[in-house]
Amino acid sequence: MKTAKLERLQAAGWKAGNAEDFLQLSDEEARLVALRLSLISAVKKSRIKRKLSQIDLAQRMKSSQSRIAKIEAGDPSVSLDLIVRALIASGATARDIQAAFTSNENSKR
Amino acid sequence: MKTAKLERLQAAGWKAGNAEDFLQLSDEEARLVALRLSLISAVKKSRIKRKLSQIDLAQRMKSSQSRIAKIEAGDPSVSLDLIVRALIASGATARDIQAAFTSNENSKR
DNA sequence: TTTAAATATGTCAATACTGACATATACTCC
DNA sequence: GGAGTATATGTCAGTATTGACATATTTAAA
Repeated sequence: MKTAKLERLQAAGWKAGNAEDFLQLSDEEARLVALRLSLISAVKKSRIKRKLSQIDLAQRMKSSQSRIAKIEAGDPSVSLDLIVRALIASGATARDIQAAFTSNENSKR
Repeated sequence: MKTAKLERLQAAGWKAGNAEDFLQLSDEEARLVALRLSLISAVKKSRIKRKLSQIDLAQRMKSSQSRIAKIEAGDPSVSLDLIVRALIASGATARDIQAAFTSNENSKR
């Protein structure tokens, strides 16, 4: 996938703006990446807020601790599906999810 | 959730079986399915609004007409990632995406 | 009805994602 | 320091999702 490269760069500390310019991401790609970042952030926030360990969350959604770590690290091997499932399983409310979908850079335009 | 919606889901192969099976979905699963439905509906709405054929949209996102048809039919082989990419590629604004959430049963809770 | 465009359905080889596991590193406490 | 707990990283075989293709069905306009 094309966003894989960007996500690796971001994991290495790149900021979205820099990477976007450098890789000349299309607006669509940039929006998708921004959305992913927003959801990832929401997952971690929701998990911590409910005092769940990564193991706790993994058990809730029948995944594994390492997967949860990869979700939160923005690992490119993680799908949007898994991120959203984690968000739901973490106890995030519909309002939380909606906020994650609509906040941040993704809401430009 | 309404019966018509259930039937559409079943027709699309979501759960081999009857409505009871579907209704036994965990709350998390149900929320994920509801979210998918909202986004799918938004994709079609956005595509039509912008007068794009499925082929047009497919070309925009470098997918295929059959994939777009499967997205809009709620085919279980379609990932959330692809749905969201279609939504973005169709020209949906962040406001449109938000609308997909604010309306619909998904926003309960 | 006939024709053409749009949409739907089925299949499949290639690729992407998965949980599980091992293991490493980080963070609290004492 | 050490012991215990949480998080991070790497790997991989099994499974899910992909675009492409063929083809069927629906829709719309003459």
